Amino acid sequence: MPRAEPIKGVRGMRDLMPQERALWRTVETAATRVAQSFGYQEIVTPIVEHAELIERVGEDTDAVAKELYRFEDRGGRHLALRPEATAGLVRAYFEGHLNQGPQPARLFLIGPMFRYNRPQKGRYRQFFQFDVEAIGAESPALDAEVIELGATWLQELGLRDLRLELNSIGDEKCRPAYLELLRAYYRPLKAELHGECQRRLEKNPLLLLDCKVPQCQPFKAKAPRVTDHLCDACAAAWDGVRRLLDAAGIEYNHDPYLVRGLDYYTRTVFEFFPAQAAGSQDALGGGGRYDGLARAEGWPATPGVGFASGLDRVTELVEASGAEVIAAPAADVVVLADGGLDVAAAEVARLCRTARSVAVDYEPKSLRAKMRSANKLGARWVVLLSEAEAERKVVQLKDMASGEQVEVAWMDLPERLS
RNA sequence: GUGGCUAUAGCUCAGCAUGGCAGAGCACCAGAUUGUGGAUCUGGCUGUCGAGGGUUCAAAUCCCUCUAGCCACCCCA
Repeated sequence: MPRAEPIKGVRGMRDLMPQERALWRTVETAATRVAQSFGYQEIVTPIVEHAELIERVGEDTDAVAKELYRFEDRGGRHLALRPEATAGLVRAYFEGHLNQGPQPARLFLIGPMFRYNRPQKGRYRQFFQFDVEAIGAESPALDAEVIELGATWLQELGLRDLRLELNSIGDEKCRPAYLELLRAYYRPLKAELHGECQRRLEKNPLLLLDCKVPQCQPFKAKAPRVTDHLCDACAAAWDGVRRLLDAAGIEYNHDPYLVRGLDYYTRTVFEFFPAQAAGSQDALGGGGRYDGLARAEGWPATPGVGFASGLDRVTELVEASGAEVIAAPAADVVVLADGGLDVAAAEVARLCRTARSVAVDYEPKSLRAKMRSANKLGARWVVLLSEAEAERKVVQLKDMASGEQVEVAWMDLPERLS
């Protein structure tokens, strides 16, 4: 019978191995600490949502059409693996009655998201996001707050050379008129735009500003800017956000070409980049205001603003920045017993465990080999146990750094190790 | 979704052009060291050469298909 192929991991999905987790943990704990310091509370929402929640929200964008993990469950429900956190968070905000508590609800979430992309560097089909949302209030101070929160987190991770790009895309009052201006500007140029942009012109002209194809670039400079055509409320919010960022000492560039392709996004849009990165590919995180999202989901109109960041890229950058993350050894103490002493070894380990992390080497190998693995594990102490010693309820306790070895009674181990 | 490159021992890779015994380093195991780690030395184990098909007396090597990985494009709600 032919040997079966080993079953490999699923394409685009990766394991975060123990040695990587040390780095990830520092990134995640910093996220948690910073979010909590801004008064945000952790929330966990399901990885699976109704496909409709995502689809209605991302209506006929390429992204949803091609990159959503959709499936049917055994009950015939059309479900999807969440591709981002906000839609589910807004849903939870209503279903969990946070809309009846103090506003805004300040929430954060760290967890896996799924997009059916072709995998490549820094892009996985399962990836992780840190997501922060302030739902239920429209003060521009909250826009500045989530920006400051994100910036604080990235800086705490040692990513100091950041560039913050900022823009406003208006709202349902002022944007329609602006889009008409934009169409009017671009219509005579239609033939010179690349194919995708020709289609965008009538359907979603805002995306013309975001196009990176060389042939479309020359026309951007003279295109009308949305920030010159904001209604009074949006203009006031735009001023407010910038005033607050100035006061917080957060530098930003006004990027008039930073836009979003979905209607429910309103006003503030922002993205963080590493300072040296020229491309728009390497955003470390971004976000903005989505006052139309709750409505799109079928809930009462409710404002919200958020920040999201891909941890896969952030950890990569933190690592590249040379930050020393020292992985703790798997165990401080390793118990090495002669063959047949498993029960005694387990009991000794139990005693040591009250003071230190302990692993037992049960392998039927030579003592020399066990010493070597204890050394590789980075153990600080080794506890040696022979049959004669087990009968006397003592062990040899060896300090791996100094090489010193002393006989210790079992009962004294916790004290000796603490 | 499109294109380029790649796949050989547990890991990193050589071998492929021009078909002819399956290799190296690391890791692992053992010994030098009569139960005691790190350094050194000696020895040993490890293979469906990604999968399937084709050409050939003969395929890791040439051809086709598939799968997976990397890189770029695209996308990033």
